[in-house]
Amino acid sequence: MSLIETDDVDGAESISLHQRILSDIREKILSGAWAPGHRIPFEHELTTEYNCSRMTVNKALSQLAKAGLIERRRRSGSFVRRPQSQAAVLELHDIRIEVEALGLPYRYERLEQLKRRSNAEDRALLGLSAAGSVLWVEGLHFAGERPFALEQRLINLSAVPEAGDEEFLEIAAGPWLIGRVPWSEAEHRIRSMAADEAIADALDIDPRAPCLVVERRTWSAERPVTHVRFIYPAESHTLVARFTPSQG
Amino acid sequence: MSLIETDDVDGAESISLHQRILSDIREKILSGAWAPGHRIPFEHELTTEYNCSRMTVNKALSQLAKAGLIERRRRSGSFVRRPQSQAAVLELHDIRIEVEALGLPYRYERLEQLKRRSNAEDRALLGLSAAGSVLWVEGLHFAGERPFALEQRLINLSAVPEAGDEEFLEIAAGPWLIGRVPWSEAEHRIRSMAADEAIADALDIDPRAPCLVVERRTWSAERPVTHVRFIYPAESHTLVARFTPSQG
DNA sequence: ATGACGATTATGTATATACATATTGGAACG
DNA sequence: CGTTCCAATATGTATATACATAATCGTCAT
Repeated sequence: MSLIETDDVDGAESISLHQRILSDIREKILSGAWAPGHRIPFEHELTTEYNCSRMTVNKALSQLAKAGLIERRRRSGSFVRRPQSQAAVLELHDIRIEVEALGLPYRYERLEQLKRRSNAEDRALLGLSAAGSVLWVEGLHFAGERPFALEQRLINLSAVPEAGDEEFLEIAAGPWLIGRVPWSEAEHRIRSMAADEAIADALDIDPRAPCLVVERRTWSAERPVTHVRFIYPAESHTLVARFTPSQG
Repeated sequence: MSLIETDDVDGAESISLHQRILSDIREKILSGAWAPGHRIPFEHELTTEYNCSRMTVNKALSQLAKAGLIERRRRSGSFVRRPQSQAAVLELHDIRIEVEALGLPYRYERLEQLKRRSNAEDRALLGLSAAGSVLWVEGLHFAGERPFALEQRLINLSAVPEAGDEEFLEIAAGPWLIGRVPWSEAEHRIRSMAADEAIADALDIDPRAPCLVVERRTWSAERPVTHVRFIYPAESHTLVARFTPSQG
């Protein structure tokens, strides 16, 4: 409300006008009232409809355009776009949080840790061009008494030398790295795999049982930081991704 | 540019000032120069640094805040946030596009189609409360001669009655639905599973071989539209998700 | 008919200004 | 010494205005 005349004295939640315009239009689009291709009112029309300045309307429309809901064309107006990219937001929680959300006690146990000069495979996984030291850590996440996930991690010690002095005995390297290294990019690969002998043994499942594998590579300012592979027994884990076209 | 004095006569790409401020600050954060917790300059300081009005600076900072890179506190200033939500953008392409990207000929073949009154399982999958007609379609996506994915789909005919008149013989229901129904929300579940007899037979793989299962539920304006399950043989498919903290 | 050109129009980006709001820090007071 | 309260301050949101830019439409001459 602030300094504009308060002639909209209705329900009057303290929502900014800008927010109201935004959600009004979004609602019209998502409900299908304004189908793809439909020309939405010109800025100056919305200006009179909402009794506000063009700047306010413009800000809302620009935001909708940036979110991909509408397309703006000079001299022609703004048009509803059809949702095209099948992109979903995938949340990859911290495993501890995930386990505790299930109401089970969480525990981490390190299996193996090794500092070594990077071999060709390490460099391929991390995306490194030159040789250098890496840290290899393998550990198990437990939910109660049952193994929940096996973690195999490679850390680029040229990027995070301090990690070389750590013993990841009871806390996983993930939480340690987050908060210490500002990461700028990550890539995930998700696939299905049959457990081999070693994995089946660690996770206490049958050999050849299906597993969900999530691999993540992380960069910080162009430099590879870590490559981690989480292996979940099929029964224990489902990834959930949700998507709403606009996240304004 | 425009009406401000053009004393920045350097390289002068036609990038708006607002964009420049935005990417400058983003760069400082992502490179680690400004670590999490760091207080970034006040708006009035940036105003003199970039020689522009507070509105311009404010717009850039608000955008960074909305993207989750910084946190703004009244009277205290703006601070670099530590990346916390492990959210990734997952692109789920159209299967045809995916196959053709591999350079293989794409083909779809319908296996089974059935119109029926929804049973309890159907309603659970679709998230329906009341009974009604549903359409069940099962089909196979081929890459060359090999089965690429098995599709099992349930369509809520109360939401999309026209689908009841379609025969999804050679085009999958997915592409047909998109463009016809404006969908407002979708949920994905990704998991690993061992193929049972029927699936192994359809996909021409060994029984008990691991598969990647992607399930998607779609809503249009609060109403469930469809539930689809894609089953990929483990070798044929990896989902890739990429994430950069800011998508300004 | 057709093509060039200028007027018109809608959006894009910036300005200066105004007032609201939340929070902090310190002064005044019990 | 602690508590209350006020002033200062940084951000939040809106205004009116100005000029730039791109695209379209109609006019006019060829």
